[in-house]
Order: sequence, then C-alpha cells, then structure tokens
Amino acid sequence: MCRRIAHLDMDAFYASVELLRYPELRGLPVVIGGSGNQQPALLKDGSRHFARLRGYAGRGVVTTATYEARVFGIGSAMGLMKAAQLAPDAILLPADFHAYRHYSRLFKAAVASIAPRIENHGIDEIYIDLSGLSGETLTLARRIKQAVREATGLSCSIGVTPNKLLSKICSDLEKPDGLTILSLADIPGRIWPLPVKKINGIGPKATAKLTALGITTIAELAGAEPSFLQMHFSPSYARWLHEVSHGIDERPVITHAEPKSISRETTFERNLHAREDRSVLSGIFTALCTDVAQDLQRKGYLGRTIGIKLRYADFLTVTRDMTLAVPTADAVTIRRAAEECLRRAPLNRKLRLLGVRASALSSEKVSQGIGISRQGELPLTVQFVERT
DNA sequence: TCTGGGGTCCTAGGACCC
DNA sequence: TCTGGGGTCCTAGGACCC
Repeated sequence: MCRRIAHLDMDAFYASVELLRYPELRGLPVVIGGSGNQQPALLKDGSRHFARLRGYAGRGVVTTATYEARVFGIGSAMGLMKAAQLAPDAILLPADFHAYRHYSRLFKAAVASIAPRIENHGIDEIYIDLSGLSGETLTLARRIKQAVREATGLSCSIGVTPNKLLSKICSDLEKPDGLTILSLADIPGRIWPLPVKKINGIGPKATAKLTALGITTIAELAGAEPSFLQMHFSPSYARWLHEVSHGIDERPVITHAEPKSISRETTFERNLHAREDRSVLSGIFTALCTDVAQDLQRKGYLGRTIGIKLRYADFLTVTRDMTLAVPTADAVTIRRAAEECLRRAPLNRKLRLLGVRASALSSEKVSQGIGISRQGELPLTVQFVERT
C-alpha cells in the first residue's frame, strides 16, 4: 500500500507576509533581515519611506528575499552587506516574527480543516499525510492550496509523493505556486537528474565530499556502490545516502512532538572581550538566562541540563553544559549553572556571540504533580523526580 | 564585504555500573 | 595484573535544517 504524503512550503513566506502589509512593494526586490532598526517611516503625505540595502552596515543576514530580489543572486543566509553589493536599491525590512507566527497559525489551521494529519516543519512548512483521505490527490492538493490562499492571501507550493523525502524535493520543483505529484516510477526521470544537494540532509559538507568523489547528481549517487560509499562516509550515513538516492524513505508523519531544547543566543554588534567588556557582557548573559527561564515557564517545561555557547571573533564555536540534580525553570538557578559552564570555557579572546540553552526537558505539569517546586528547592524530594 | 537565531540529530570518548 | 563486554549517562563538537 502506497502512502500519499504532501509537503507544503509557503512561497517566500516572510517577504510575502510583508507584501500583504505593504502592497506598494509588490513587484520590487524586497529583502527581510537585520536587527529591526530599518522600520519604514510614515511620511506627512501618508506614504511610507523604506530603507534600502545600500549603505547597510552590520552583521545581519538575509532571512527571506522576494523572487524579484533573488534575480540579483540574493538568497537566504547571505550577509546583508553582500546583498547590498548585489542589489543596493532593494528594499530592506526587519523581520516581524509575531506577524509570521500569526500567518503560520492561519495557514496550518486552513490545511487542518481539510487534512488533519500534519507535521510541523518550521514556521512555513508542513508535511501532510493524505493517505487516509478519500478523493483524488490532485483535487485534494488544489483544495488545500485554495484554502491556504483564502485564509491568508498567500500562495504555497505542494509536492505529493509516497514519502516525505520525495515530497520535500517535489514541492520545490515548480515554485512559486507549484503543485507537483510524483510516483515512484517518476524517480529516474524527475529526481535523478537533480544535484545531490536537493536532498534534505545533504548539506554543503557532504555535497563537497561527494563532488570530490565524482558524484554531483542523484543519479550518480544512486549508481554508486554501497561499499564505495561506506569507504567514505560513516556506516549509517552511507546506508542513508544509498536509500535516499533510490527514493526510499519510510519515516512517518509525526503529528505531535515535544521540544528537546529551548535556547536564546545573540550576536553582538561589535566583538566583546570577557574582561574589558565584563559589565556589558554580564548584563547580556543575565538577560539570556532570564529569557530562557521565561520561555521554559511560558511553555511549561523544566530543563535539567543547562549549557552555554560561545563564538569567538574567528567564528570558532564552543559549548559547555552541565546537568543539574533537579530540573529547573528558574532564572537565578539557570544563571548560576551557566556561570559554572562559562568558567570552563576559554575567555582570553574576543567574543561575537553568547548563548544559553536548557535541554533534557521535562514537562512541568508532571513534575509539579509529584510535588517538585519549580525552583527545585526541596532537595529531599529529589528522589521522587520522574523524567518524562 | 565574514557568516542570525532557533532548533534536531549523530558521533565519539570517558565514567560508571553490572 | 595487561585485561570482557554491554548498557547508560554525560559532555563536546559538528552537520544540517528553516
């Protein structure tokens, strides 16, 4: 029995949400990114003045670009300074995650009204299991696209195939506003000619390694001997490469998942030194711990492992973490643990990023139900802590 | 022109236990 | 003393994704 799995990807999601708010920008190259000080100014005549990429100075990156901006070679994760070189006259808007989350909820609810088995895959993507539904695949997919458009005014692209791997590739084939349906028989014709990096899970490192081995297309990967792949990759990755190149993927659609970690991090406007900039760094550190604590409390989780992340001026990144006896969501406890971690990291160099993370999460409700305080200040009850 | 912020998963070594 | 084997937890790093 063949499954029917859809992957739905919103088209240039953040930028498209901004175009709903600023319709006068339609058709122009628009880039979303940066740190929020490029808010449009309202002029006396009621029109708005938008910042341009030209002259941008800072460490921001492109989050999303409209298709008109992509023509210039601008893409996600590119530094804004570089993007400014490519398209100085493009409009620059700050990201507004509150608005994007709102539209995310809208489009997911619209899909759920037609096909309730949904797996979240970030703010702008979902997998949908259509297997149990009646109706033609094409009809269902068109209904879903229409429902998303009616609920949000936004377009999306959908791929439908027997599994998540192929559907993810497929939703990208006819973007924007695409709809592509493939069967296993279509793999040689439609999937194999594509470059290996189109496979979700083959990133820059693996692509470079495969290229060095003379493998650039999925067809070439499919033609590689498993023993050859095992010589160059870890056993499980080699096996996975062989399977995905043949379109094999049995992963189920996961309709509910608990978070594994909650973290906050920030890149400084200028590099900071642990000693020379001690007080400003300390303030940032405390704020990050407070933010993590608030996120934990708001979402109803306790963290048992607290960790930090440092990124030095040369981009070298180190982490340190420690596991507590008692899970916590308390800002002071987190700050103390994070400080312990900090003591174990080299601090004789300039930093560009600091982060704080809570992991080994458990649900707060369960812990409270058996009498553990949020701060974990009742050591005698430690023995009754149950992990969830 | 150096490269955000929030995540997941995997690997690997050492500790520790039986 | 020259040497086991499996299982789990903890820590650190890294690839990858949106």
